[in-house]
Amino acid sequence: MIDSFVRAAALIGLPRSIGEIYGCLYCSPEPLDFDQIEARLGISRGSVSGGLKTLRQLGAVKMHYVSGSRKDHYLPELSMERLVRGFIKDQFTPHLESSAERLAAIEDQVAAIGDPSERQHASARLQTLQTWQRRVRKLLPVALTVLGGLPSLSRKEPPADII
Amino acid sequence: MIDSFVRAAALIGLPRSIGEIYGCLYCSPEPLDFDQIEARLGISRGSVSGGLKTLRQLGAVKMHYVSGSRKDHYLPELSMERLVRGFIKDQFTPHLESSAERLAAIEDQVAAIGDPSERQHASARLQTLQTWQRRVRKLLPVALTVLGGLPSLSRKEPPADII
DNA sequence: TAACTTGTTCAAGGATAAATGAAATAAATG
DNA sequence: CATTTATTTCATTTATCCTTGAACAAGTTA
Repeated sequence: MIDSFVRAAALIGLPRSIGEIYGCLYCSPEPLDFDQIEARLGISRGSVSGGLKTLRQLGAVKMHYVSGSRKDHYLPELSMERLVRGFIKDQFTPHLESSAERLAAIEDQVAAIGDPSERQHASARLQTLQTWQRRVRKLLPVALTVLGGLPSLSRKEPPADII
Repeated sequence: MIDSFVRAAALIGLPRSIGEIYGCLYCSPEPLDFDQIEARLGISRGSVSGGLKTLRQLGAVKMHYVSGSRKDHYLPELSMERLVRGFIKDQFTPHLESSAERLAAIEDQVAAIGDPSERQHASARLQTLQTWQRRVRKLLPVALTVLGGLPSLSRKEPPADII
């Protein structure tokens, strides 16, 4: 089962250790502390520390106070909506923003091209890129809705089993 | 501009050279051959060969016959829908399928757990995973529609201001 | 058939990212 | 405050993936 999370992590560009740690918490019936994670996975303290830091930042784990223990205990976030939202906010939006800046810079460069037909071609390609970016932006809220398991706003289709 | 494609490639887990090659073709007003790509980017023949192979497989470049030349010439695929479709088919669907197999295997293992409460917990977590997988499956056609720029089936605009 | 063109394959080298573990830091306890 | 405990930092090692370029195969020309 942990392997599933390691693969999922790899798919979205996160290191193996992060998939392992989240998977470990996901499988456990109880909150785990630092040392338990280290021991169960057999990975280094450094990896656990860094992995938990990233997972906290993503909102993929929650800290859980356990009375009688000084250690921090962790629970996995089980809401896919919150997981996806955290990932988009932390790993995706920054790319989109820097991409927008870059396209704006390119726009200026294109305007400065001397040869008219060359400029025209570059302009057309740039416009295509801008369209693509607009579509990606449009996709984010839709993806959040679908992955969050929320009812779609457009419920055109009737249930399939009506006769 | 090519840099944009290098970053986009990295974002979806493809090597730098592939982003460069596609970007090079995307920027060029004319189809380019093998040697032109190698010369303009200053990368090795091996990288160009492998990169073009992957891009062909993804459907991200099209071969274009140029009379009077023995060389293969390439044009970039400019339809985002086809680009996305190729990517999903080649890089995404395989993961989804193997994931489904893995979950099925886990289902058997969970059924074999002796302790009842432990089994119950594992079963609940497995179900959550299965729900997540179902949602990802559901997302694919939606993503294709949005990224492809096709008119949505729904009359209502989804809220564009999330995130 | 020899020489040349075009493109692919693959072993070796290189670059990059992740894991490690010891030392430093921070926090709680007696 | 000294001491024990908990966590982070960071230089180093390790692992992985990418790139390179020479050798190779297939097709073409003279």
